[in-house]
Amino acid sequence: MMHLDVAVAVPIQQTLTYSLPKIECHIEYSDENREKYIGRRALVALGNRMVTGYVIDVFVPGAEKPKFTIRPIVRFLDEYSLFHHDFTPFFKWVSDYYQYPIGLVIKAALPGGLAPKSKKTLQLSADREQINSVCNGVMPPWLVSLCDKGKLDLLEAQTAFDSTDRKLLQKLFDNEYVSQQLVINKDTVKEKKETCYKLVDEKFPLAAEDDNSEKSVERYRIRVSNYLGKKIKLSETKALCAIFTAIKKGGNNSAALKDIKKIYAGAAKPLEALTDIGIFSRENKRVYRSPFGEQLRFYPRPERLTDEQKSVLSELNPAIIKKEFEPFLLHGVTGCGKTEVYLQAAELTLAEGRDVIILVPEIALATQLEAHLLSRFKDLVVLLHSGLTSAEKYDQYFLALSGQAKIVIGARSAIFAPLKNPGLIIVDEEHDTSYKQDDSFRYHGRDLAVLRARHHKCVVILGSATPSITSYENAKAGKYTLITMKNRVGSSTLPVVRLVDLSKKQPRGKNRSTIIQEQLLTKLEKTVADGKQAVLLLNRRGFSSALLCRDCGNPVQCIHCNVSLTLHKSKNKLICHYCGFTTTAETVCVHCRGTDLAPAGFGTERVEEELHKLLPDARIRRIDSDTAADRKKFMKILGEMHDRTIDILIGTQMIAKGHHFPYVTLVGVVWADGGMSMPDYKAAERTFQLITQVTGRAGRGEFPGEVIIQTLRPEHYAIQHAKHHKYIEFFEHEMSLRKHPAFPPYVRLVLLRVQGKVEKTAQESTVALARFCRKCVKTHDIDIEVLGPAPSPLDKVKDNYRWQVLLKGVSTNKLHDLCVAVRGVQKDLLSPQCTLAIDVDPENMM
DNA sequence: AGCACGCCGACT
DNA sequence: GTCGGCGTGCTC
Repeated sequence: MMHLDVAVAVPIQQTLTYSLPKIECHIEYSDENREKYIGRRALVALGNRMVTGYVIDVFVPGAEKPKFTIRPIVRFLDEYSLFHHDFTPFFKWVSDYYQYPIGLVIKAALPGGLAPKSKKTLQLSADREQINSVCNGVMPPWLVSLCDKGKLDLLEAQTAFDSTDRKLLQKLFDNEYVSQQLVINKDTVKEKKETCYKLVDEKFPLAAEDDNSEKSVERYRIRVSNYLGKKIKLSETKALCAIFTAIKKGGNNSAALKDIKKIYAGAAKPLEALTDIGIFSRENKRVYRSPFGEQLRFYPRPERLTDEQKSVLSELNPAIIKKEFEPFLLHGVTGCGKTEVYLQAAELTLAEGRDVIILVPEIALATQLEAHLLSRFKDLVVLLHSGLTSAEKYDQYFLALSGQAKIVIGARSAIFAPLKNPGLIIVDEEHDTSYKQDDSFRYHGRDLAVLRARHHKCVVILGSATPSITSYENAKAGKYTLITMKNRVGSSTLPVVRLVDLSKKQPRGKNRSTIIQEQLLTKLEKTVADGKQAVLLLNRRGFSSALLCRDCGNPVQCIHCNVSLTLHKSKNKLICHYCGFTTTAETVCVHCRGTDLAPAGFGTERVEEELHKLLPDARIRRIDSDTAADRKKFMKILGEMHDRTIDILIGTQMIAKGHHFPYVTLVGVVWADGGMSMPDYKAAERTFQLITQVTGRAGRGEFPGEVIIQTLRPEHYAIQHAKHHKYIEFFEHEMSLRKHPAFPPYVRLVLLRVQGKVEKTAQESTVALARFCRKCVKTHDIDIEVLGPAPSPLDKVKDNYRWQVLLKGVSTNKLHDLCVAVRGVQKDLLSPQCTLAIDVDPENMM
């Protein structure tokens, strides 16, 4: 007898117990069986529907009778585990820490499209006449659709039902004209198989090398005919030539029919005939769809390492060999050659028989790190990130699961990569905010990397030129081993940084632009004239950040969110950057019906337009999440940048991350303090990081770089320290500010956010929530500070009113316990129309 | 989440 | 009275 502990893919906290399906119920418990079953997906009954569950434990039921009837699993959805059995403690910990249902944690960890569930469907079993007799000839739209297609998704139809619809459906049920069924949808991704032919007759004469002339083919035909003792057809000869060409190209003594057909389209039939007489064997081979479409650049192994790289590796290598948990913080200036350190550490890890996970920020994936890894490790590398199709993700996941791949590089979610035995986890640009997922399952990829490293007893390297304040503090406190790299590789030095004070009016007449000050403009002109390249950063997309009514002064707002709409001039649209709401730019003020609307503030699109006017001959391109949504386009622009067919690249922060353009000598920051007005304790940290990162893009080749930073607050410590490349000074200053009022790393934060369609209930629920938290803290004398209730800085998004309570505490455990308590009474505190999101270690407080 | 159960108002 | 509105609570 065996019972299974199943985490179902629905938002419930507990795991549920199921028994084996009837056909397998005789299977007895053994440790081997336990490991075999853990990690498999199962279709399970839940109430009166079916959902996907994940087996996370297997046990022999105790003598005590359970309080509920245990139902059997409907069926297993896989023959093998989708994650290793010793991975479950990790999932449990993550679920508990982030207060997120374990079934949904596992669902998020697996590639998408693998969580089928039942759907209620209506099935037609009568003809039109019978239906008409019931509804008296008047068919509502859903019934028309049901009659046309024979079946209908009930849940979809029901949303538009009124009482007459319900009565009609009941009547149809009663007459047995329509029946209800549970239909289980299938996985949306499947293994891809390809027909391949393999040469089995080893003595078979091979086709002539690279000679497809008629004469040669005819000679070969005679050779084969002699060998077989019978005359073969011309088509067979051609097919043979094609398959040998294909085999030569692909290697491995076999070739895919698809590839053979590319050479000779009529190959299928003759190959069948040749297979029948035993020359070839046919197999249905699994193929892995590859996301490495574009040919990436090849990076050869450098001939020698710098002294700094050598000394860093001499610290890392013993740790990798020791196979113990050891976290490192690698603080290295931009361009210091971290990549080579990563590669050689990975190499050693592989040599030690262990696997490697490398996390990179979401948008920086198209960088050289990917190309470097492929150059060095070829098909041992798989890629996992959101830009892949679901089929590609699925195949990459299975390459890692099967052990064929040893290195996974990917964004945040790659921390769940199913590698059996990681010996090294690298988090590149560890400070990057994209490591924190900002909706539903709010986990931090970097934090999980450290946790997973502990789980596998392995080395974790957090690398950055601008470590997060928290990580640096951890290093200082001795939790991480700090490694510093101070010098750039080769002759390049850190660029000179100049500040331009935007608050000072430039001399009149001389000024050609309000956005690009004269100093920056002349430098741009010179850079382009010299045949070098420039990068311009502005962390705001669109044309203007708002459209103001000249009559009443009000901005045009999103109808779903309490934010100004951004003008996108190229599309002639006003777009909400929070919900995507789009409307035409030819609109009127909702307050006074005024039509005189003026753009205020500026974004990358406006900079682009202005530059086109100022430098009409320069080749200017813009890159931001509008243009980079398409990965191909993004890659194309990066390629053009490398080929130097672009003079000036304008972009949001995504251009600041990880790219290496040797001909970029000028970097301009259009408005450096733009992010600092936000009510967010991390605003200064982000500004410092952004400026430092973008500064690092300049002068990476043999030419010295220069940076111009336009700012309204040139004296601000974040900008001053970034200007002088002083990380440690910035760190000290920032730490002193975070002490009072306390912010991380002095305390940990948990943000409780209540959302609801009705403003009043959202507010009242939050008030009740805060009251409960205060009461808890007081009666149990817990050292937690409760801030709020307060409306969120963005108090309305997607028609949801948002209120929040912020918890501050030194002890993770106590914060966690309070969260558990909150969740326990959530139903009593919140109005049912409101939802509560618990954000542990929030990165974004908006 | 999604579904059933159960308790109150406005209709035959 | 009852039909159907939605609040409440459970799912092995």
